[in-house]
Amino acid sequence: MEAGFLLLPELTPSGAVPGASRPGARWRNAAAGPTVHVRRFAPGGVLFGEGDTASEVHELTQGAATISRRLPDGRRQIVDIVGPGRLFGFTTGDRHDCAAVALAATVVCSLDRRAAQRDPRICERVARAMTAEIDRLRNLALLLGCKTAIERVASFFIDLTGDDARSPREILLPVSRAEMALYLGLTVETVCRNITLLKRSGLITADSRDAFTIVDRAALRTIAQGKAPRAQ
Amino acid sequence: MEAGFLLLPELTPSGAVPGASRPGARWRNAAAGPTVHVRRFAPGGVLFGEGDTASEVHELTQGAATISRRLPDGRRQIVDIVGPGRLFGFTTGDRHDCAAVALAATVVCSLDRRAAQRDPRICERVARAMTAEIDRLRNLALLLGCKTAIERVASFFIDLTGDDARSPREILLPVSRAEMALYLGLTVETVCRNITLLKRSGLITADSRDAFTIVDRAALRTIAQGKAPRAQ
DNA sequence: CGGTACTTTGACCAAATTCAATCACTGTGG
DNA sequence: CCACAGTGATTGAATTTGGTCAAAGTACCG
Repeated sequence: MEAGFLLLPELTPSGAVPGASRPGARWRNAAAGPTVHVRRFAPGGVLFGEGDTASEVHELTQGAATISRRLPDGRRQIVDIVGPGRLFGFTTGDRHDCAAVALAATVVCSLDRRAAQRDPRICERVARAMTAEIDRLRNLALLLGCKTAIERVASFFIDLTGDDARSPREILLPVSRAEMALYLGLTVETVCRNITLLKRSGLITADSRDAFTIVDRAALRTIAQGKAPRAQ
Repeated sequence: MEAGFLLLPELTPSGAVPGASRPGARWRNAAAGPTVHVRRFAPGGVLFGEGDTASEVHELTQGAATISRRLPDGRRQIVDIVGPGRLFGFTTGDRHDCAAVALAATVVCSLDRRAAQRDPRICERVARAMTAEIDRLRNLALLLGCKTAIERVASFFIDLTGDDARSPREILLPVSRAEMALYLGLTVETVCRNITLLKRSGLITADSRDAFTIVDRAALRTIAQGKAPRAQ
């Protein structure tokens, strides 16, 4: 499958896409015709920065990236963690108000906004991606505005795996503790302490630094939803 | 001007709309044809609740409303405060994941989603409203994740008036202290204390309980953006 | 091995919450 | 017209959660 087809809605319902193309390759979209631009990024690579011109819609096809916004004095909030199959790069004006940074080796497909607007199927997919983003951001606001530290950390684990009956028990964190802290509105130390608490209470086990197993999903969810007694 | 026309993009570029129509009136949109439903709400009235079916796009034409999300144990986060001219009610599925509650006497125009999707001008306006909402939510996440109490309160005043050179100096708060707290992720007491601090340092003056005048906008902005020394 | 970066833990501190009391404004009934 | 109840706002004191600073500990990579 060609990476250039990714922005077509019917080809990426769930997002998992193997293989990739040359850096900077351009592909003709067979059905709709718009030209797609493919780029690769190393970990830490900047997909776009705050203030960059925003003329494209992006799809992340491999890897992961953080979307973050900064205060003038350097404080930063990660507002989204983007995985494969996700559309991103929405902004009001023609400039990005957020920075997107690769967490791992990452492949991004980009399509000119105007071209995207001419294809109704892409338009519809973009609209769905935007409502999903609004939903995620509202959940983040709820987490940042209401939840305690342990609830935030538990939420992170639950959100990362999904919370279906057959969600995987194994988690591989795509981010460092520092980035987790930046997303959860906490400090690295507080994140650490609360991961330790979850381990000590037997809800999760640590298989390695970044790999965990969920032992008691129900209890974890109870904490994440804020129904449990609070503790640091 | 008929309220039923409001969902047409060219008639509400900036949003201020005088006059209104009978409760429950239905109007035929002359240009596009979709049927618009107009409703009125008293202060505290529920425009929609969490879990309600979401089949319409709404425009608030008069008054104001809060959009909030709840945790199972009752904790609540206001994720948006909607004023005249604003579109709202976006959601991923066919159910609202937020509640919308009127802050004052409020008039809402609603249009069926499917009908809206058929009109490209409405589609475009909805798309712009969604990116604007994403932008606001990212700013809220930055506020909730990074800012101190005084910075949050200062941000609230700045955001409410806009921050142009000729923004009004007078503010009439559309919300109680409790709702301000719910939006800013603080308690009522902390909001009070910090309003008092701003008054005492001469950045604002209180004309009445809900009416303030901005005396030193530059200093207020400096605090709001997080460039100033911190204090409770 | 050795060094570097990330993680974890501990002790202490500070900002914000909690709990409690008082104040101010509004509307009601005498 | 005034007393009073009720609601929301404000202030104060004590407490607590999470942050800050500092010191190990651990994994990773040359």
